Amino acid sequence: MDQEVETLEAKLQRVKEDNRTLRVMLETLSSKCEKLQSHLQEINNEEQQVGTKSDQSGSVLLARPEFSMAQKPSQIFFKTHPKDNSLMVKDGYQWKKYGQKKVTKDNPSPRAYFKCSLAPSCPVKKRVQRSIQDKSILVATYEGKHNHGVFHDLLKPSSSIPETSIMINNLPMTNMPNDKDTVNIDLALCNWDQTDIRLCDDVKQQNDRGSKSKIEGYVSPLVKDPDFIMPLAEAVVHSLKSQTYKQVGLNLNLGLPEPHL
DNA sequence: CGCATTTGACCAGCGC
DNA sequence: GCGCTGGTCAAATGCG
Repeated sequence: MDQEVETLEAKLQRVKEDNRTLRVMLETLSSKCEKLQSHLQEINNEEQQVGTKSDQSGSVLLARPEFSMAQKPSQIFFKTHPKDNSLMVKDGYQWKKYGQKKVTKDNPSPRAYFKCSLAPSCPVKKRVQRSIQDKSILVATYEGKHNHGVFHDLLKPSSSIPETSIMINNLPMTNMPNDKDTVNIDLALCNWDQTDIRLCDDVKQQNDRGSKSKIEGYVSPLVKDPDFIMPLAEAVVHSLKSQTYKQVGLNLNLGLPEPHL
């Protein structure tokens, strides 16, 4: 009996240590975000200086296109089970399917069309199609911005393992990492708006070309947006906590203090 | 019976 | 003008 208590106490101690580690990681994440932000600011300043010089030299300046976050459709990649042939992705919102194309010009896989049905007036639409390179990857293209919140009751996953996982990485589709290398974040924990996630193909393409300015256009508003950063941090913490607690054979119902964000 | 999904038809935009 | 393609509509169908 005493031995069991000691074991449990030892486990509890480890959980507490893990909790502290997570807080440190969160602080590090926050710090890195700030550094990234300041770095982007420096790049921005440099570009502005270059632009000023060009103006002074009298050459014609082509206006750098602004990235309209509200207008540009965003793409999100969902990794699904290879045997799962459905085009449904659980992204936290409720969608009504209103159409499907069997094939499209650039992709032989069927494309499904969805409207957000959480709110009747919500203008958001999404298209879902399988990736050409990897059939287990669903590419969801979102258009518009939700004019309502997300209903968390609808977000509760039926199991502890999410059926679909967002790919938080910027690797080319031909070089997808193994599952163990992929950060799988349960979107149900994230309250962010899908249109705030800009992991588009063109971002990757621009990244390949080494274009800082394009990436900056996407990243800068994100790191300034607490609505993106905070839920992301929450989701990361929850994901890490889940893994940690599984390791020690405890679940999240121990009443341990949540990391203060 | 009500709701969601499927699927063929229809329409608009675009290039030739 | 014609054909192709992407997007949407709406009737039919399936399911709980």
